[in-house]
Amino acid sequence: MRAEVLQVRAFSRAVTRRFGVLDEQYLGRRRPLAEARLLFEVGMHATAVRDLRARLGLDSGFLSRLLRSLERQGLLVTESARDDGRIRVARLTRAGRRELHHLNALSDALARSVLAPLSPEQARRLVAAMAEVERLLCASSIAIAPAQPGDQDAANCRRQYFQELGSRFPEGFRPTAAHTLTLRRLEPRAGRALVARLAGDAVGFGAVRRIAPGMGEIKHMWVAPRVRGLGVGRRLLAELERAARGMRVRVLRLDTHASLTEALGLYRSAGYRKIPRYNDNPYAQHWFEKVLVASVRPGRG
Amino acid sequence: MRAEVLQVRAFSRAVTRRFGVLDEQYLGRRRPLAEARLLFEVGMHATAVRDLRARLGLDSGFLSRLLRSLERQGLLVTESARDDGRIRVARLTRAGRRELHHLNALSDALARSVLAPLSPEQARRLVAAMAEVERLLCASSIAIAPAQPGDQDAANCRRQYFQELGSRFPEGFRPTAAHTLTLRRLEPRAGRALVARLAGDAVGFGAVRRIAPGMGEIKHMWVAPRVRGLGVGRRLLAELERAARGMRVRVLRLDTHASLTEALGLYRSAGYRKIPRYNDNPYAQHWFEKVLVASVRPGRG
DNA sequence: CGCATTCTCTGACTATAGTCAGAGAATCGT
DNA sequence: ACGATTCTCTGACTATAGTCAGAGAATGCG
Repeated sequence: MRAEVLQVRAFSRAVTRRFGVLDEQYLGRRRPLAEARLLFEVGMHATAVRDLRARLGLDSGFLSRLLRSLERQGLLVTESARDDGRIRVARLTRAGRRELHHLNALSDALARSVLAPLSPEQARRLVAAMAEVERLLCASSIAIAPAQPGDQDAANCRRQYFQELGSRFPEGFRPTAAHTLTLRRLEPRAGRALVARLAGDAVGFGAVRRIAPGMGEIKHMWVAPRVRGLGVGRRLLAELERAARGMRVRVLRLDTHASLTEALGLYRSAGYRKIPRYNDNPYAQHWFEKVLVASVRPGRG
Repeated sequence: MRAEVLQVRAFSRAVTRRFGVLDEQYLGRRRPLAEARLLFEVGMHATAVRDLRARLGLDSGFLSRLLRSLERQGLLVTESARDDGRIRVARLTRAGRRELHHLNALSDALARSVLAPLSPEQARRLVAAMAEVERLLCASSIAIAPAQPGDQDAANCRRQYFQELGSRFPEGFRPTAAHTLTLRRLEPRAGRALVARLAGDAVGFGAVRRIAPGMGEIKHMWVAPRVRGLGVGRRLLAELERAARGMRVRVLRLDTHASLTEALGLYRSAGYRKIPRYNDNPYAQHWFEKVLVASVRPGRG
């Protein structure tokens, strides 16, 4: 563990030094770095100011000033959104798009300057290692937390989940009230809903509810396609089990459709055993159960 | 190439975001980041202010102010160097060392927070990929440039080279004037000396000199132990060949000792062929030659 | 309708990270 | 010995990156 921690630190130092310095040299030469980043973030299509604020994590006053500055330079314009007059939308002008292209070219040059001194074989290996680091840092940035009641993102995850069921079940899918959980129905002590977030975006969802004394049920496990294969499902499931234990649940059940092969694999490898049908869900072909035991390993996230 | 460049850019964005934000959250909470970095850089033993300036790349006025600030906080003291009264040396006080330990602990926590959400297998792979990226970024940061006449670092490289020969040759080594190049002897048009630098430190050296019309000789190729295996020797050699071509040299020769196995391997794989003894160097057992042809690939360094 | 909330903006302020010119002390080179 | 150079420091200045409070317009909700 110690050696791993030291490697992470050495990596962080090496990379932020190299790229931080280059960023300033390449991108920040002509204008403040914050303005350059904002140009990147607005990008080619109109973007709401509130989204910019969320994505860049900036103070609203500061962002507003940056927008005014770019506006004065003729690089972008802002206008009110059609459907909501409070929201302002920023859009690059022709000159702004040209400037963005220029920044992109600089950014490419920066990347090339990193690859250039290397042999083709070294460059290939560097790129592969970078992809791996990026993928795993993404996995590590995903935080799992309880869904707040009335959480729009959580509701949105459920919607995407249902849509996906509809497209994957050969027979189609139409959610029935009986098998659909609302967050409200879980409150206050009937269950728990968790949301996985990546940089503010909800990228995973899962819920557990009590269905009998000492017995719980996992519902609506879903992971956004773009973060599949990063272990988010496994982490969500582990956290739901932790929550279930906290609710004095000893046995967890769940049902699933035969076409959801990744889910079937996850449940099996997480220790769930097939049991006979225990409910009347018309879309389920498999039913699982796991007896929870006191966990040795503490929760991780 | 395009895909590789995009991967490098995506990586840079992901990593600087993740670690930049964390750095500020963890290390910069109690004091300006520049001060924290300075504490790290001074470290456990006394360090000359000029070295701090070089390593951190700071303006002398700014650094001086940072030092005064840390001095006021009782974290370090500065005093004049014994052998040179102009040079000031900074050293952490007891309180400064405590603070450094604290910063180290925070830095460790930061690293752990990256690893914590991952499965053991994912963590293992992340650390391995980080090590690879760090290694190759280090390789890519090494710049090869002509040695300025009177360059202390270049002279120092030659000294280390001789020391290493002394420790590796079974018969020992004592440089003879006849086979030792000084930079001055290469000036102005008799040859060229190149230095490889990593963040200001000289980590490699090599020279080429004209020994007959159309004929050159590679001398004093040396790569610092800490950057071996990164392809620096190969790059140095390629650049020396480029320089030789620029000097209208068509045939390059070199001699080497039987115990320098890496060098022998490098010369062979770079297209050098064994030839009979062409000089009276008492320490040489192998002589090589390469006929230079117009290079298809442009220089890369 | 009217009150609470959301969203953006402005003004006033602060902290951080420098840059630049020049002074003063020490040392180097000849 | 002495002029050039090196090294550090101070004072004065600027740019960047914010923070915070509050105003004003638009919308949501009962």
